[in-house]
Amino acid sequence: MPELPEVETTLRGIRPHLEGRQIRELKVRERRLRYPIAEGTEARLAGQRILGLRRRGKYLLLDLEEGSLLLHLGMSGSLRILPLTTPPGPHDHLDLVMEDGRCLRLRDPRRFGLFIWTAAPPEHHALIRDLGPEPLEGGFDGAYLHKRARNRQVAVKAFIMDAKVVVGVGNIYASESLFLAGIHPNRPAGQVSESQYALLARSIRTVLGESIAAGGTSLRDFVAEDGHPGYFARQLRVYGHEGQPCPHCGTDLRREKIGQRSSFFCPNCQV
DNA sequence: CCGGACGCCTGTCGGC
DNA sequence: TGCCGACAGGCGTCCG
Repeated sequence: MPELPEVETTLRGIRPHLEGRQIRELKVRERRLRYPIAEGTEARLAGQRILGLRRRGKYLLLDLEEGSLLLHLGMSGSLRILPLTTPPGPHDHLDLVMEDGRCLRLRDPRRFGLFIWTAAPPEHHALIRDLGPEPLEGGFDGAYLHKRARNRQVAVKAFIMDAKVVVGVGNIYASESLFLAGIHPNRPAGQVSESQYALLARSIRTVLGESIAAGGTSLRDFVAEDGHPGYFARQLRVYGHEGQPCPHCGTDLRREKIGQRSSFFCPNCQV
């Protein structure tokens, strides 16, 4: 489900309810996420204050007085702020209960998400350590992408979805940004010019920024912290639009599998 | 190192 | 109506 804009939307929604506040307890109903929630996590969290919340790629990082929490929403996860009295529904796997009686509730039907407490700074964690640059911050531009793509044969779409190259670009926004940049998703990454990568880097920032402004994309599961959906789905230019006319030239949009993932593009505009 | 395939899960949808 | 396969927003791991 969530790519960078959905995680950013979630972060902005939950932050005011959690930052600076004290955790009363962690209630786990289902430990079996992508990695099982470690025994003893409850004891680690009880009574701790949440000092700050951050996003790194598609990960949410909660800095505590001792250690940090590392959360990922996988394909189908969402986080909501609810009164503890709200009965949990199916797949509501855990509640982080705050002193004010409200809780951060994780719902994740497919259980590809994760919830890990780590003693060390989270950027030292193996899942975070090797991540590439943030696309909305400095250090991400055409020169960087061009350099990383040298001698790479992999399709440019798979290349920009590689979190070691750049974080946060998932299957929706990869198709969308390649369309904006006029680059065919199947082009070998090493055969894209630096000026085209400059355009692609700009397109990635444009698309992610637009989606954050719309509160993310809700195709099925995604809801923000208060339960409302994101509205970027109606602004998608190609994703899910197989057989519909290209917004630029009118040619029928195509869908093709690239690296086992559906990819949407205009066979006329994208070369 | 690189590229590609697979598996982890549940839910939904379309075709027959 | 029921069944079955395909597919879904991610990503770590394994194999050649």
